[in-house]
Amino acid sequence: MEESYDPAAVERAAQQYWDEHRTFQVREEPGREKFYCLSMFPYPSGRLHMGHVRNYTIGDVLARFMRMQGRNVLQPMGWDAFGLPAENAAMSNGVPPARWTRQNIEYMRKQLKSLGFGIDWSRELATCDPSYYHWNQWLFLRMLEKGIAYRRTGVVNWDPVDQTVLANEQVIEGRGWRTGALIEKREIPMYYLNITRYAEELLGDLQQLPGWPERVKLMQANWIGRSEGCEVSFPYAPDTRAAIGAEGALKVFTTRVDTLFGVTFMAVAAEHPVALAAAASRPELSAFIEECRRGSVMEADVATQEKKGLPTGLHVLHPFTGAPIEVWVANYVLMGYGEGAVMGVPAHDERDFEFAGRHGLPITMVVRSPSGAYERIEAPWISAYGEHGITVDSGQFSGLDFQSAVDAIATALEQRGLGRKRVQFRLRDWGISRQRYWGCPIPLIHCEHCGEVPVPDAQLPVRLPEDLVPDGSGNPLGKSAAFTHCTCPRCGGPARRETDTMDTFVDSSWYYLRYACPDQAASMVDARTDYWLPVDQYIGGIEHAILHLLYSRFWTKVMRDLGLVRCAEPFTNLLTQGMVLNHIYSSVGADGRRRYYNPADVRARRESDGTEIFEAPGADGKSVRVEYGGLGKMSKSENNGVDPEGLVARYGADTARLFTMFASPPEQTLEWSDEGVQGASRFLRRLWSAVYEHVRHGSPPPLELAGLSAAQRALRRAVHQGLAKATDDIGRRRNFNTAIAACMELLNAVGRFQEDTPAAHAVRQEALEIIVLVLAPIVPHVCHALWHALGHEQAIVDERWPVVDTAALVQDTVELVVQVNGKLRGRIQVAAGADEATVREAALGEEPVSRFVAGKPVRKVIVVPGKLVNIVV
RNA sequence: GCCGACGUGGUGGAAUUGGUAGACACACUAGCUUGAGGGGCUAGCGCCGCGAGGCGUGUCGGUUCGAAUCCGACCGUCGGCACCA
Repeated sequence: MEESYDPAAVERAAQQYWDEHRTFQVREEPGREKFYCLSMFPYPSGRLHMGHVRNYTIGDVLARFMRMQGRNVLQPMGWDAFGLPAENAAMSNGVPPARWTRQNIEYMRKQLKSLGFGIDWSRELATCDPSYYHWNQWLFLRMLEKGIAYRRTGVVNWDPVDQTVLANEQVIEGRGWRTGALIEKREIPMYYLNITRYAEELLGDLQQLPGWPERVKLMQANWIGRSEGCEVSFPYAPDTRAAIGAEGALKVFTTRVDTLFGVTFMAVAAEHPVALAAAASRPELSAFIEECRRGSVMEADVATQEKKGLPTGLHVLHPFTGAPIEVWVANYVLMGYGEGAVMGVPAHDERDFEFAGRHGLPITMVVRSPSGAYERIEAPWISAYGEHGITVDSGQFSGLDFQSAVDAIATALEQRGLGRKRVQFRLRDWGISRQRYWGCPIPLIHCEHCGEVPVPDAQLPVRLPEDLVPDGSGNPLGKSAAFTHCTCPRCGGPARRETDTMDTFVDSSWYYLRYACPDQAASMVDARTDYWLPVDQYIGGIEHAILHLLYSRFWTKVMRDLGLVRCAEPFTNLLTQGMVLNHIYSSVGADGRRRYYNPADVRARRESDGTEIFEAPGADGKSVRVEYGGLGKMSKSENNGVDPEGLVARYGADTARLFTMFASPPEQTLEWSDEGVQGASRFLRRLWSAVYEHVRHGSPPPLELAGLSAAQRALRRAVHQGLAKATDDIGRRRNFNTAIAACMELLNAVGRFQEDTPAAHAVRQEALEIIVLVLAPIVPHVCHALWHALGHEQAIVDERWPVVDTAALVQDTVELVVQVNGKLRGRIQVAAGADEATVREAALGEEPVSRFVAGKPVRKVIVVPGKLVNIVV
């Protein structure tokens, strides 16, 4: 064994061993319990970032831990390889997205390997490979057959200069990011997946996921947004019938049909047919609709924008009183939600209240507060106005509580054919069409005679040409005759291929299934998924808590219904790791633009008056005063990233892994700290020299438990207590930081243990072995070396997790804390099994305690066995 | 705006079921090591107080013998909001 720790040499040797022995290649072993450990696959952006390191280290620790528990562990890796960044890179440097992506994959795979993750690389896949996206297309066609996939129009951001569709992130303050042009909403035909058909099941099955964080399940439940309410039709008044040119009714959905008699106006979305009909004769309305059309499609913008509206001059009739109600166009009503129209009840809905106040609309109170919180409705709004109560001034429905009113009104509406009870979901169908090049082609052909024709299975996959370079002006696929020109599979005539590609969420909705059988050329998945699925542990960022996870759950259920997989839920346990943060430093240059400085380049200095200032080398090499902007997610835009590669080069992979696991528990944010990294490195060096010092004295005799000294017994107790804690921390709690802290305490205890007899040597050997075994999943390379140094032939990766010796935990006496009136006043030592009377007497006799109790009657004594005594006086 | 989380020393964090607040580390201070480079070791380290002791987990209130933990209100920070992945 070398005297000093050389991470580079140690890591090279360990990685070489795992490679040569194909340590992490696994196959199905029907008799053996499996553990499928999956981390969210990365987008191949070019280089690994610390978020990846954190994510994959968590996965690797669990995978290696479960392997030591004897499980058949699958830990695969792949690439979420389609997406917008490849197109952006192509636009700025002219390299085709395919080449850029594949180069990035090569580089990042090397980086992943350098970190020593125990991955079965024989299963690697990339979603841009035709052998993968073939099955996106195949399943899309099955969905089309079952009516799960369908076509309708959808709203997109349209850049009129580039003649192209933009992603939300490409729209900055209403303008295109490249052109600066005002973005319009435009309706275009798109393909949708009918996820709402599964809404009830997606919601209900959340209860079958005890291994998911509550907050994620809650977010999903809110996203699905099941609400029970009532559909109500307001028949068109004659003016509306005339404007539209037909009979009909304005349909709304409401959860508060008990307030139906408080309706004083109706509000419809700008795109609603009634709005469009009214606009024909009203220029100011048509201008307003145009303004709404230019507005953002994002919910956050819609919810925060000023609530504006304009009357249409048209009316609908109240379903019971027949009174005319004016229809308004409002920018807070969205065509995509519900019916694109709402009934306005300003007395009992805050948003309607605000709208009515602004436009001078009447407010009619129709619910009385059961607690008497209000007598009439007046500004400002108080939340009691929106609470359930007893109906008033509601004709035959007056005097009813909420539920009775809803039931009675719904029944009456149904009798008149003007409404019914209905469940409404907030969840909308999943639009998967993207007007982009670097994605999976949608396998359809448009024929003048036959219309929309699916590509026959035998012609799949529809291959994406890989030599195109997007220039920002629309989808290059549309300009590629070689791609678009085809023959109609039905009539054989000339036809045009669909140029839209699929949302990349499609790619990531089933990759975890394909890992079970990546070499299967004849089908999407095969029986091997029955062995490996569901994923036992899924690990990824909290930012995917809703969309990716919901889409994957949906996709799995569709595949189950098609008989392709057996499981209904793909991920049994979910761990959502927090973001990696670092400090942000910036300065505003002479040109008025803000520049960001990497924290590694910033130096802190104290002015003579004690204020702290920060400086960094500027572009010209001269020192620039920079301001501190707090902590933020590591990002390119704020230049506060830490490059994992440099970290590994400087300290080794084990230090990088140890720091990311030690700095905070996995679900919380992780704050970067160079000093913390050095601390991690120092600990590994101390561990190394502790083992070095120990083995220098030769191999110890076998451990004899009889006749150990008190200090030896104390060390063994500490070791087995620490082992029990670390096992629970990793295996159940998934708190790696406290497991590492336990190991640090043990190493400190070993350092304090000074005995030098053969028996002491044996006890120390046991202690060091347990520390090394416990740390092996976290810092596998150094433990690989230390395990051999401790005299073992077998590689530590193939060892079993150590077992707690419960006999070592037994104590003769225990320390109890003594409180007087809940305040800590002393400590006592009592025999482990002492009865309450003994404990009580010992507590009252203890010096500082007796002083606080003296002269006062003892009212109560609470004894918590093994913990504390509280004397109440 | 809506939904979700978080808030504890100078710093990251620990306290797992309501029972010793601050484990473990970082930083800092002092000392040792004649190995002064990002080396090693020892000790100290919540705040106030000479001390006895008092105070202390974002703020205010409540429940309890006992609250960082439970309840209510408020303040602040962060994440998601459907075409970033």
